[in-house]
Amino acid sequence: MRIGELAEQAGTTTRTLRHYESLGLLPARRSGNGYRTYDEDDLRLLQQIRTLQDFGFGLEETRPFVDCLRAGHPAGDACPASLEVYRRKLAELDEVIERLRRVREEVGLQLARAEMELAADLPGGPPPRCAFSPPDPERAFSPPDTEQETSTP
Amino acid sequence: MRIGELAEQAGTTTRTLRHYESLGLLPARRSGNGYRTYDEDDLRLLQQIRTLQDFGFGLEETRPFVDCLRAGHPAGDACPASLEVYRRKLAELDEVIERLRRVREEVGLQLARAEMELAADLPGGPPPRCAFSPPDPERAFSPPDTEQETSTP
DNA sequence: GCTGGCTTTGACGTCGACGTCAAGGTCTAC
DNA sequence: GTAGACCTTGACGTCGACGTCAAAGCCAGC
Repeated sequence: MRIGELAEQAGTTTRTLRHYESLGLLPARRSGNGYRTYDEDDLRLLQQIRTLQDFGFGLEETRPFVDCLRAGHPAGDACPASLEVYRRKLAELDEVIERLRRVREEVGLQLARAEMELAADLPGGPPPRCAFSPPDPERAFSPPDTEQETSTP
Repeated sequence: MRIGELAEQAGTTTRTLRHYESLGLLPARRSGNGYRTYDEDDLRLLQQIRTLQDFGFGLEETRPFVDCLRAGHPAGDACPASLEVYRRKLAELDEVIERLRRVREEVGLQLARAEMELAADLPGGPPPRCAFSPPDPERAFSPPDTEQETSTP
């Protein structure tokens, strides 16, 4: 099977396959005319890579899985090195998710507060009495001026 | 206040401030010698940008907030455009978090399965009888060969 | 006047996973 | 024998938010 067919079968592009090969991730045999040649094993390697990519794994993180398959194991995660990647990724995911959860909460709070302050300012007075300190005029921004400083005159 | 001092006050770098200026996000006045000059308002603008950055906002997404402050409002989110950005970011966060949650679950399942299969293979037979189809020898990978294809002979 | 610390602009580098274009070789079908 | 569909390598572009380096200007203190 040539590069175009493999790309199509895996739902990717030839450029991607050449990129993988340049990283040594998916080396190809060559037929007489110099064309890259792949077989079903390569398709499985590629599918392993793509699956992990969909999970957000970096290409380097897929390497242990690919090596594992190439070593003759029936699955890419049948090797300890792959399991380690799984575990690190899980920890990473937990961290990221927790961070995003906190950000989401904070942004939600900010939105709610800003919406209420806006609603209180627009109609001509705060209709639903809330425990907000109204915008302090002292802290208001001065509009941009054209003042030309001449350093220390 | 010059660029170095502002950077220090905001806990960032001069390069960052010049970058913001190149985007028109934080323009600076100039003193007689050509040095950039900032005031307390600029510091607040910068703090607004940095806060949103910490939340994962892109620089372009901070622009409505900065414009809002520069328009004289007491807060960067006192304008409808800023609220829109909040809302879009919230929706985006929800999507991302949900996607990551699903990935986390899937990776966790894969890890558990792979760990059990590995444990079942190593000690010399599956000790705790589980409902797994054992690795199929037929689907095992053939080790890399050095076969030289000569295309279609 | 000179050293050292600030500043200026300009421009290229980084990271990741490719996209895109160019110039050319190979093969099949008509 | 030639169009068209495939393939090759090489190299630059993309996106974002800066980092890093170079060459030079400005200023305070000694």
